[in-house]
Amino acid sequence: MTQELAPRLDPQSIEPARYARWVEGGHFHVPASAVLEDGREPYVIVIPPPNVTAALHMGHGLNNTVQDVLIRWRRMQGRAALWVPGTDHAGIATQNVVERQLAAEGKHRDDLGREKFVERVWSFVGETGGTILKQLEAIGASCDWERTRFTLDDDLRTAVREVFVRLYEKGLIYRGEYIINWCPRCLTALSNEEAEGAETEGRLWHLRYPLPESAADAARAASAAGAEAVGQTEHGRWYVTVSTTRPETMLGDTGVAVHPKDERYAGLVGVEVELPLTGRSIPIVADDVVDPDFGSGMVKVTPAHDPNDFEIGQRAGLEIIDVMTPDAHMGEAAPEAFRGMERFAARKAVLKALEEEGLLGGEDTHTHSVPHCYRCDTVVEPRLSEQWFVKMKPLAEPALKASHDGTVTFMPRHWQRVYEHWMENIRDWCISRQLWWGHRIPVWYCPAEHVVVAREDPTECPECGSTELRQDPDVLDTWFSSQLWPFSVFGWPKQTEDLKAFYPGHTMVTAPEILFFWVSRMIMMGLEFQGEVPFTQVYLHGTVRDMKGRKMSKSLGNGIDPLAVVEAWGADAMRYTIISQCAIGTDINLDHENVEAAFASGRNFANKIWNAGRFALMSLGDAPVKPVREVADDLQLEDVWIISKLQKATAQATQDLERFRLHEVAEGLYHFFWGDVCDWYLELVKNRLGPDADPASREAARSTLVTVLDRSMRLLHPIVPFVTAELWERLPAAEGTERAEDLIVAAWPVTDEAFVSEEAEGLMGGLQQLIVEVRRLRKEYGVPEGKRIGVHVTGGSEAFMSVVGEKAAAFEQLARVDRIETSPGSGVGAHAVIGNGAELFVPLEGVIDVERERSRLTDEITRLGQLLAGTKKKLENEKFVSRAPADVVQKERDRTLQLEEQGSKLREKLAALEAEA
RNA sequence: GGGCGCUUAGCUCAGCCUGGUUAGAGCACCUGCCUUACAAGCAGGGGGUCGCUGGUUCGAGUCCAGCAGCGCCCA
Repeated sequence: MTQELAPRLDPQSIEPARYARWVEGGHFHVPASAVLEDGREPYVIVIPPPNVTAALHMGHGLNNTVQDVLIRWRRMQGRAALWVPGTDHAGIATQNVVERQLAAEGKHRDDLGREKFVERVWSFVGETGGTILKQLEAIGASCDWERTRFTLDDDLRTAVREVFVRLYEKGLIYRGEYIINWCPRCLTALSNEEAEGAETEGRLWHLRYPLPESAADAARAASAAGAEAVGQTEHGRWYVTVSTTRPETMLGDTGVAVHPKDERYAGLVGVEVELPLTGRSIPIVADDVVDPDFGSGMVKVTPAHDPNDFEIGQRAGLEIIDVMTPDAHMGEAAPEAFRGMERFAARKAVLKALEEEGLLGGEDTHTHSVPHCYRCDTVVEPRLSEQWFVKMKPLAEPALKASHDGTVTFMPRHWQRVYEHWMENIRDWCISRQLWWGHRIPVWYCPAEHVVVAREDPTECPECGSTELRQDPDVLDTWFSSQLWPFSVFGWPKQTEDLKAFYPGHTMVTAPEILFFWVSRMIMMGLEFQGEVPFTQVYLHGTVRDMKGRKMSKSLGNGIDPLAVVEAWGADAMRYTIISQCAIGTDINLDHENVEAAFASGRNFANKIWNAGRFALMSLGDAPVKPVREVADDLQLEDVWIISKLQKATAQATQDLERFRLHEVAEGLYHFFWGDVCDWYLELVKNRLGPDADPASREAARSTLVTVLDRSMRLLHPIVPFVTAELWERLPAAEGTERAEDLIVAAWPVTDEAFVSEEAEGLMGGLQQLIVEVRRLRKEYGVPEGKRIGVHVTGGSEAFMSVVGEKAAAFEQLARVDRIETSPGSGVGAHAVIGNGAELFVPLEGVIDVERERSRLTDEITRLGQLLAGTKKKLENEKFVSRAPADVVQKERDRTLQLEEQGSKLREKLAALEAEA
C-alpha cells in the first residue's frame, strides 16, 4: 500500500531533497558528447550572469524561473538541454561594496594599495560571492552546476585578452581623448548606457557675455535684425545671451557659437566676447550643429565639459579648458575665487557673482534629462578624458543585418525596432574604467611611450627593447567581458568540444533594460568572433513591480524576498504564480504588503495537484494497471472525454511554449487540471474505483486515471517541478510501459489525434450543463445541500438520453439527486433547457416560488431572444451570407436553430406555468 | 524634440499578431456547505456601453486614422 500522504502539501519536506536527488542523478549536466557522439539536438541557454555580490530578488526569480521552464521542457523533449550558470564580477558594484567596508574601518583603498585591495575583493567574493547561485537552487533552477563560470575565471580572462587584442589589431579599439561620462563619486568613466538619464525639473539660466566696444555697431545691426541673444545693459553696454543648465561650466567656456546660416548673427561671427568672472575673451564661431530655432540660437561652448561643445571646439580650433577636478570640484584652471568649490556650490557662486555684475539675464524652469551613475546615482559629469574605446559601427552592421533578415528574433516583437534603432545610431563605446577590480587592460607602455598590446604579459618593448614596462592602470568595463559570455563559457578561444557542441545557443532570457548592455553586444561579439549569432531568440520579460506599479527596490522597501516565499509556500507556488502572470510584454505586479495573497494562486494550485495525486494514490490501490489500449472496449464516456481533453491540453501547452506564451501555458494547464481533471473527471470516476464497482469499468477508470495523471504531471512539471515529480514517482505505471528514472527526464507528451473525440466532448458537455443547471436551480430555490431531489430529463437526442441513463449514478452524486426520470414530470417545478435542446424539469412542490420561476424563465427567454436576434440579423444580411466563409455562415445557421429550439421550449414551459397560475 | 507602448470586471491583467463561440482568468466580493483527496477546499452568484471619435469590412474588443489620459526608451 502506498504510504499515506499528508492532506496538505508541505513543500519544505519535499523540495530540498528532490533537488538534491536531481543533482546527484546528474540530470542537469550535459556533456559535449551528448551532442557530438550521441547526436542529440542541443538546446542551450546561458544565464544572463547576475552580479557576483547580488542577492536573489524577485526579478531574478522571474528571470530564472522562465529559463528553467524552457530548459525543463526541452529536456523532456529529449534535447541535450544545457543551462550554463555563472556570475559577473560587476566591477563598480563590487568595488563599491568593498570600499564601503573599508570606509567603515576608517580606511580608503589607497591605504591598502592596488594589490592588497584586489586581494581583499577576492576574499570578499570568495566568502559571499555566488550566494545567488545557491539561492537559485531553492527555486528549482536546473542549471548545469558543473559548468558554473565567473567572468574573472582564467579561461574567461584569456577570452577577454584575445578579444581585446584582436579588436585592437583590427583597428576597432583605440585610445583617445574625448568627452566621456564621468562619475565623480566612483571616480571612473562610464559608458553611455551606464549613465542613465533622469527627467529633472531644472533651471535654464541666461548668462550675459559683454561684447567689446568695437562690436557695438555689429551688435546694433544684429539686434535690429532680430537677434534675440543680443541686448544692451542699462549702461548701454552690448552683450550676447547664452543659456545653460550648468552655469559653473561657463568658467571653462572658450567660445560662443551660432549657426553659419543664421543671418541675425552673421555680423558677429569672429567677434571676441568677454567671458565674465575670468578676465578671458572668447570668440564667436559658426557651427552647423547649433540649432538656430532653439532658444536664442546662440550657445556657449565648453569643449572640456560637453560632448557637443567638444566637437564644435575641435572644428573651430577652440582652446580646451578643464575647470574641474575628478571629484567634481572646481580645479586649478578655474578662477581663484571658485577654486576648490564643489560643483553645485560653484554653480550658486557663479550665479551670484554674475548677478552682482548685472550679467544674469534671468532663468526659466526647464525639464531636461540629467544623467546619473547607474551604480551610485550620482549626477554624471561629462568630462574630457583619455580613455579606450571600441569603434562600434563595423561591429554593429552584421548585428543589424542579423535582425533585419530574421536570424535573431525578439519576443515581444517590438523590441526588434528598439534594438535596430540602437544599432543604427550606435556610438563608440568607452571601455576603460578607473577601477582596480576587473580585467586589467592588456596594454603596456614603455618610457618612450610605445604602446604594447599583448595576449601574454610582455617583458620588453618590441619597438625599443625597454624592459621598463608599465601596464595601463585601468580595467575594462564589466560588460566587455559579459558580452563574450555565450562563447567564453565554453572555453573560447580554444576550439573546444563544448564550443562545437553548444555554440550557437538558442534563447536569451532577460529584461529589456539589459538589451543594450549585453544582448546587443553579445550578438555583435558572436558574429565577430564565431561568425554566428550567440542565440536566435531573445525573450524579454517584464519587470516585477508592486501593486502600485513601482519597481521593487531596496530603497522603497517594497521588495519581496523569493526565498521567504519559497520557505513559506514552496518554490512551486512561487514559480506558478510568476509564470501565470508572465504574459508577453507585460510587467508582473505582486503585492508586497500581502505576500500570502500575492502567491495564493500558486500555493493553492500546488496543493490542488498534491491532493489530486493523493486521491489517485489512495484510490488506485496496488493492483497492476493495464495500459489504456488494453481496456479500450471498456472505456466510458468520461474516460474518452478526459483523454480527448488531454490531447488538446498537450497540443496547446506545447504550442504556447514554442511561442513563449508562458502565462497561457500556465493558465491552460490550470484549467485542464483543476477544471477538467479534478472538478469533473475525478468526481465522475469515484464510484468506479470503489470495491463494489464493475471490475471492467474499474480497470478502465484506473488505466485512464493513471494515464491522465501521468501526462498531467509531465505537462505541469516545467512550471511546478517539485510536487509533480514527487507524485509521479509514486504513481503506478501501466504494465509494460517503460518508466524514466525521474519525471525530470520523462518524455514530454505528444498529442495523438486518434484520441480526440468531438463526440465525447459534445455529450459530456451536455451532461455537465445539465448537472450545473440542477445545482443552479437547487440554489435558486434554496434546496438544502443535504436534500436529495428527483429530476426529469427529456427531449435530448437519443445518444444524449442514453448517456443520461448510463451516467445516472454520477449525475445523482454530482447534482445531489436521487432519481432521474426520462419521462416528463408534472406539477409545480423549475424548468430549464440546455444548449443541446434537452429539457430539465425539477419538481419543487412547496418550495417553488411561481412568481420567481416566471421571471427567471422570462429573463432567460429574453436573453436567448437577444442572441437569436443577433444571429438572425446576420443571416438576413445578404452580404454576410454571400461574403462570409461558408463555415462561419453554417455555424450561424446552426446556432440560430439551437437558439430557436431552446427559446421555443422555454416559452412552452412559461406558457404552461401561466396556465397553471 | 524623436520613437515605442498601454487604456477590457472593484484591483491586476489575458484576449488583438491571424476580425466571426454567449468577452475570459486570478485576486477581491456575496450566498450556502467541515459532501471521507483537498476549507490552501466544494457548490452557486453578482460585476464589463472593451478610453473617446471616425474609418475599413457582410461583421471590429481585435485592423486603420485622429483625439484624450497614462507610462517607458532615446536625444
